[in-house]
Amino acid sequence: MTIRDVARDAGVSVATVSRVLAGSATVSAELAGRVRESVRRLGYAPHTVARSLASGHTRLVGVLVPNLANHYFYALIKRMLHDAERDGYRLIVADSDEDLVAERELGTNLLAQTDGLILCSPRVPSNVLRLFVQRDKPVLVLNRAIDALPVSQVVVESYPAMRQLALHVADLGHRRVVYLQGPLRSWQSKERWRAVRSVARRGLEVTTVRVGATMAAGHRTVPRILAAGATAVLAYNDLAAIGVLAGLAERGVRVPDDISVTGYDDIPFSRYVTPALTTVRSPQEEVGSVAWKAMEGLLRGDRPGTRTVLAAEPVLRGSTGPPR
Amino acid sequence: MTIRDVARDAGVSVATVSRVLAGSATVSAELAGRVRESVRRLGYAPHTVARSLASGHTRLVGVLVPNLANHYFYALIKRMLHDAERDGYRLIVADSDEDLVAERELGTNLLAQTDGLILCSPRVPSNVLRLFVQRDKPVLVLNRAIDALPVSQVVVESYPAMRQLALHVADLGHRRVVYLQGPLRSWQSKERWRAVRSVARRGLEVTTVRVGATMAAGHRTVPRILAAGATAVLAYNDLAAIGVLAGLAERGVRVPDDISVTGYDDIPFSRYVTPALTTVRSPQEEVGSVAWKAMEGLLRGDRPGTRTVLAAEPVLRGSTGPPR
DNA sequence: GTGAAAGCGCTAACAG
DNA sequence: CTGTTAGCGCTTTCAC
Repeated sequence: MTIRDVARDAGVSVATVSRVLAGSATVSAELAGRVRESVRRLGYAPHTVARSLASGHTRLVGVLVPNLANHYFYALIKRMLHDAERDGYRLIVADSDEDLVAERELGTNLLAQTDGLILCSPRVPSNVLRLFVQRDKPVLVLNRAIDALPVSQVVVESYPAMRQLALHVADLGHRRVVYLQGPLRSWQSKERWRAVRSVARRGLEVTTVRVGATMAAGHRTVPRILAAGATAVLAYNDLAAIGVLAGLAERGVRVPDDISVTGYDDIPFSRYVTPALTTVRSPQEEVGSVAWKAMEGLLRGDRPGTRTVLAAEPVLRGSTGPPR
Repeated sequence: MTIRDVARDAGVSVATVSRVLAGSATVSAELAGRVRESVRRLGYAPHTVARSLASGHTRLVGVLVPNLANHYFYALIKRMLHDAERDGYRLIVADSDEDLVAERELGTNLLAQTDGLILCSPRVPSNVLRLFVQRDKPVLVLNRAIDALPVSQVVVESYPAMRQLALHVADLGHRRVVYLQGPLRSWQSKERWRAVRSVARRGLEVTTVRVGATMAAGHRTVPRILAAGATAVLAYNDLAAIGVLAGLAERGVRVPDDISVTGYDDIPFSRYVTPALTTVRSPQEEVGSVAWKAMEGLLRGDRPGTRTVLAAEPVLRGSTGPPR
């Protein structure tokens, strides 16, 4: 069942069928009707691959995330998936597992078989990003600010919100705090650390502990937090913070009475842990929707290089309070 | 940059280049070497779409999930993504949002543009599944047992584990319990309910409350749980159970002292909530790996219709205890 | 073992 | 407005 069968059935040429299917206005109402009728009756569906080869585009967009185990990306992906679907695009998701080599390979391959690429919090150096951009297909970078390259970006500004959060903790009266620092290669992670440092200069005594992006990693830091004699823990993300919460509860340390805990991201779980987690709400859905809109624009020929900045804001819940 | 450029550069025909790239043994070592050298020097990469059109397969497999917001699917997707990647396949993930019409449409479209389709816990009636199967491409169904169709399946047997869990609660001494029942269309959900019912006949007085697959939905059921005067709540999944845990904590109801709570799935959060959730460990990673293996077999021509059954098992943690 | 050539199913000039 | 036709880049017979 090809376009020729439809053409024969409707008594027109394949070009006409193609035009009707493409919604071209340059077809008489009568022929268009006949074609549509044949399409319906024969149950014809265009062959995506053939269409792609002839037209030069796949209506496929790649999405590369550094780690699919992180819940943060699901809200993002879910939103982009639906918006893309609405515009007739399909997404191919790949996960680099925080591996720079994999990120580079996957990005290259993905770009080769799609019309565009959305890089979520890419970790690769900017010269690798340049490689992607040079392929002359739409590339969109999420949550990383890049000045050296004319690549479109959607970023959530985490510095102000993280700073506010740290100031809030300082205002509550905390002096000795532990900061659980995330991946060094992540721009977001650097920004959050920069914000905490800026407050450290204003009277907060900060001990830094490196932590991975998992609850287990957060959980493992608890002994060090306790050893540091801190009255508050600021985690660079919610996952780590929730791990800490669990570890503290197991040891009978009360939150926030004995120690305050904060996270970052406001993943859905954060409001359902006990006590509910004070964190920063990062507008994941909005990032997803803005990101797809930007990608869709690029696909239609918009000039690349724009940067959209979204704001995050602290969400104060039960896991923070004044020190004893 | 096409295969012709490589052919010209290496001084061979395009057919030879194609053969070398396909790893065909019927090429002399010398020509093969020259071709590989040219490929390397020119930085040639085959055009995926053209290859697909000529060969008739895309090396793309569709994955349809009922709801990407449900954490249950994360580990599953991540695992399938990596295993598929290793075998040179790419996955196109789509989310039907629990909508039967969308599920049908997405399944049809996905199947049209891929080599095969993996349906995760499909909700559509089996006559729709038959439609998919009739397309004569590999179809794999996860977590739903279908007897009427020769379609390959990978299912986790939830009845025995859920029954054990319910018996455990009964053995602890609970008599009045609330069961939070999930989507009626989900086979897994039906199996779990069947298991609880089977124990109800043995002295458990069960009140059923319908609940959605979210923490918020679980949270909302708390007043009804309290009103029912139950000493234990069995939720059909962890998300709902965690919502309940949060709701109980807010009201100062102690778990498990005042009321016991159980979930199902053992999503990563379950061991990090306080108290840690008693649940059933469903081997999501294993499902993912077995599922991809099955799909890969089907793609290579294995006969469809096999059913792989995996076992789940109760995980007893802090959220259950004897009634007061 | 190697090459020539015929498609795969569709789009998009181009001509009428 | 409609039809003819030449590709899109690759795979795969089919001869040699």
